[in-house]
Amino acid sequence: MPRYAPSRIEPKWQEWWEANHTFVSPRLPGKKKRYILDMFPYPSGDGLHVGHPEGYTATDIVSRFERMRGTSVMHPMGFDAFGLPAEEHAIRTGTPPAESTKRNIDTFRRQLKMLGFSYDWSREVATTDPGYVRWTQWIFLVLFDTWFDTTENRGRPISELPIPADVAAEGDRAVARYRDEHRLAFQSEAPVNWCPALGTVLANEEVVGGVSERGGHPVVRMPLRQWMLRITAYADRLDRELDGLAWPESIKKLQRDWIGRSTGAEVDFFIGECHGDTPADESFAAWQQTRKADGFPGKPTDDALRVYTTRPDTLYGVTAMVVAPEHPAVERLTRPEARGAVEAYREAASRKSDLDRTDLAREKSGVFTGSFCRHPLDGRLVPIWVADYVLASYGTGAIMSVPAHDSRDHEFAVAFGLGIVPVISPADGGEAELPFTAHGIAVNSGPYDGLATAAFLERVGSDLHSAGLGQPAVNYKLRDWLFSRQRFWGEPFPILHELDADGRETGVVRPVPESELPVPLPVLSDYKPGNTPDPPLSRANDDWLYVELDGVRYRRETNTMPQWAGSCWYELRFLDPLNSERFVDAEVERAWMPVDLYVGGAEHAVLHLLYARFWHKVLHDRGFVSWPEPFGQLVNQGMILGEMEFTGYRHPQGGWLSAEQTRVHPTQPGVTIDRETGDEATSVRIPAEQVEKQSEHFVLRDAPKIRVDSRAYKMSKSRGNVVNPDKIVQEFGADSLRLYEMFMGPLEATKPWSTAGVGGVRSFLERCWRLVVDERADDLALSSAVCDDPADEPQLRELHRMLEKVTSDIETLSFNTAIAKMMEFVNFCTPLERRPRAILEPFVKALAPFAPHLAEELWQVLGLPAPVSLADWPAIDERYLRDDTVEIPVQVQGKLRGRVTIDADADADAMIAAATADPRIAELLEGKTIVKTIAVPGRMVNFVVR
RNA sequence: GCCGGAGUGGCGGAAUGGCAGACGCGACGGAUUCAAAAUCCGUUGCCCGCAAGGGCGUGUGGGUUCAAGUCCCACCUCCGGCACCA
Repeated sequence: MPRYAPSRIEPKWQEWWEANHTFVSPRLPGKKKRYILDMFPYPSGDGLHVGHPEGYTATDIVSRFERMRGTSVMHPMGFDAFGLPAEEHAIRTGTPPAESTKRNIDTFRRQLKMLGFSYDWSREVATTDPGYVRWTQWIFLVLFDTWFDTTENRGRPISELPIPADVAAEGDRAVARYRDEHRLAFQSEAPVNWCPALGTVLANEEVVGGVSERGGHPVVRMPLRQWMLRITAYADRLDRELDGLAWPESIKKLQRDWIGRSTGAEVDFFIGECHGDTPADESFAAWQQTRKADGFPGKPTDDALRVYTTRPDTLYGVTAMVVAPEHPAVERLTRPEARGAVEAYREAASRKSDLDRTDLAREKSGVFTGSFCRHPLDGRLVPIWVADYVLASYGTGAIMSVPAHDSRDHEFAVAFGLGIVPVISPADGGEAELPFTAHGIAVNSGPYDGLATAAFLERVGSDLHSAGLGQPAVNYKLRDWLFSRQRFWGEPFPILHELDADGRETGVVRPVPESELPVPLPVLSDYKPGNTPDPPLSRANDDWLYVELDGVRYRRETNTMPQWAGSCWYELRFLDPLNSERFVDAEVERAWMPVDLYVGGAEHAVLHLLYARFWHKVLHDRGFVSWPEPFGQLVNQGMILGEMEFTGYRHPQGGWLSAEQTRVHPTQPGVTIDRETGDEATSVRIPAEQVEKQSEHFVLRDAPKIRVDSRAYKMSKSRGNVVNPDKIVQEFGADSLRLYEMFMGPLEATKPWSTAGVGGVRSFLERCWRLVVDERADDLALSSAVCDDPADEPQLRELHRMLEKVTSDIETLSFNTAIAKMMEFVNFCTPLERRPRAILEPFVKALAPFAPHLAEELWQVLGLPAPVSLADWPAIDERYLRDDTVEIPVQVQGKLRGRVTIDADADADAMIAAATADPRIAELLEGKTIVKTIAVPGRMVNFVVR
């Protein structure tokens, strides 16, 4: 009984493809190439999730389709294998991370192969492979060897960095220090996000609302020597060069917002000698003279407080200056009588974690320094305050406070009783409610009164510039990338710290020679991070830790790189994974890059995708890659939620609580309470057959007054709604899983899982099977209905319409409608008692990218030579796409009143004639005046009557 | 609070401004069967009607148009992201 048996067919063809190297890509592409890439997974211990195959199936369909069209396809897969879970597992169990990682990769590889993806497995890489780490470290050294030339707006070799004469005069050490300060990879002592629970420092991107993104542990700020990558140098290009990319606009916007480019002006406020004194009139006048003569200095001078503002048109509304607690001028600006309060405030601010700063942010805090500065335009005295709502790390670390036109400044002014002076009135002449942050017309602004905001900005910009008081400035929210981690399971930095005779670091660093890469991870007995930010690698034995080179002793860098490092360039390594001379061969890189289609989750919108673009641009500037951007087209697949659930609520005193009488607990998100009493309700999952829909809501069948919630939830272990792909493959087969995931809805949409739906596509595949195979025969045999008759006209029409739809839908990634069209085709063929090969064979080809195992098997049963996976994509004959006659709707007053059949190419007059000839329409038009007739050829007729 | 995205049958979803609900799930009916499973065929937005037919329908309220799920304005709900960046 040869029923459709995926468990027999699928392994058979997977082995065949592997044995015949069906999907191996050539070193160089032919005439047309497509590089189709999935975001490679982190191989977690849980194995593949049903979310993974969604994007992977989409790219697999496109890859298989393109191969059948004769395109050279690059479609690799690998593993982003460094990461915290493996290390945490190691800490708990003592298993070296390398071992558990290998095991997890083996599981992932088995699961991916089980789904029949057409990856070129000979190109597999894991970011943890020594052969891969070597080049990650090498690229780090490229960053270390690069400085950013702001005039040319590109990275250049450090050897080309111009050395100022005064630095050169100080000698080699000074020159080395100067270079170190300008490298794209540099060390910094800035405060960092230290997470005691994870025992590591985190990047800004990994801290969400003051707690770690992973695990939600508290994060505190402390100063530490860290490696930083100067991504800010590329902020402008990372922003601008998004323009040419075929990415979703929403992702581009997320990146733009993250980069946060803003334009405005830097303005200097005179503080004089300022040891807390008020600058005198005559010294202010002298300062103004000097500035007018010498212009605006590039670096702020000690006699001025420099602010950054996007609204220099509100300059006359300034009522205070506010500087960040960490601002270097605070010391000088604080008058003796305020010193105690200011010191205390700064001390408190330095100990506040980000969590405290954001949580307490609702209430503005700050202290007055006791000193004043001079307003650059009208010379008025302006008090200087310290407040932590001003960030030291943005702009100049100081702002001019304009309470009337900035909501934060407004809150601050209200809290401390500072003046509020409106200088912009609404353009419509109405009364402004303060703070009024929109554009408008200037008032109380001296010579600028009456100017519209845009004109004001232009005028005041040039006035400030010619007076030497200000200059246009651009700022970015983006911060430099904190690139070191105090963890074990990451790439070691290929950096050596020079030691003096006493074994102390001299501050001089040198790269590990290229010939000695990769720097391997040391063998440790214990992976636990310490209580201090001292990295685990510092506990390595001396053989690893200390190195002698050219007669000098060095200690290795003991920080490791973050998980993002490996994924910053893997798209390049796939092209040439075994190259031991270069990270990727130049010819190969030029031929295959950029990635033509990149599919993955939207959660990587600002992290991975920004970092990878940054590395790519550096490699491009240094001449190692030929394109400035790695990923041409990007598509985000949507999330797959668990099955739909109905949830009812039980009252603590017993009985049901209707859903609209509940709400979520204000502080505990998982808890539902009685809206009135606040009592905690118990959530109960209700089987679908016990509910019914009543107008807008679902209610209990037995108690229709009680509403229940209906929705699908994110899959999670705790909710117990995780679907395991292994089980689905076992029960339905890989082709069914692939097809179902594509049939659920649009690729980009979030959609709920339904196991019943998998059964639906499975029965479609069974219908495909019976179209070709004789299920009643004892052995695998062709159905007797399959014949060599020529296909008739209706059959060819059905076939070519299906082919046309499937082809265009794959091109637009609309797989759900492509599958629906194939289902229609099979429904058309099933009743045929004689089924011509002429329509079956092209159908099997069209099915092949979607359900490749079944297609191969059917191809073989049809007696055709394997593999159908590389057969020519069927040609579409336009002749069969057009109808001779069409049925069109006839409307009267825009309402459908009948249908008539007309020639497909009938003109408007012929259509109207046919429509009026229809007895029903004629009846409706009887006695009415036709005011207007609309006839759209081939589409419809509409009569407007009176 | 700000920025995105989405609201269409019992469910997932389809629809270049031109026949709303393709396709699938579920449900119902029929054929086949001793019976069941499987399979095949059919019906299935809601309301009125024996029927022919009619009315109402794409979150809500307005608008543009001969014609709106689709375009415009206002609002509601849900999902996702950001959150003192001057």
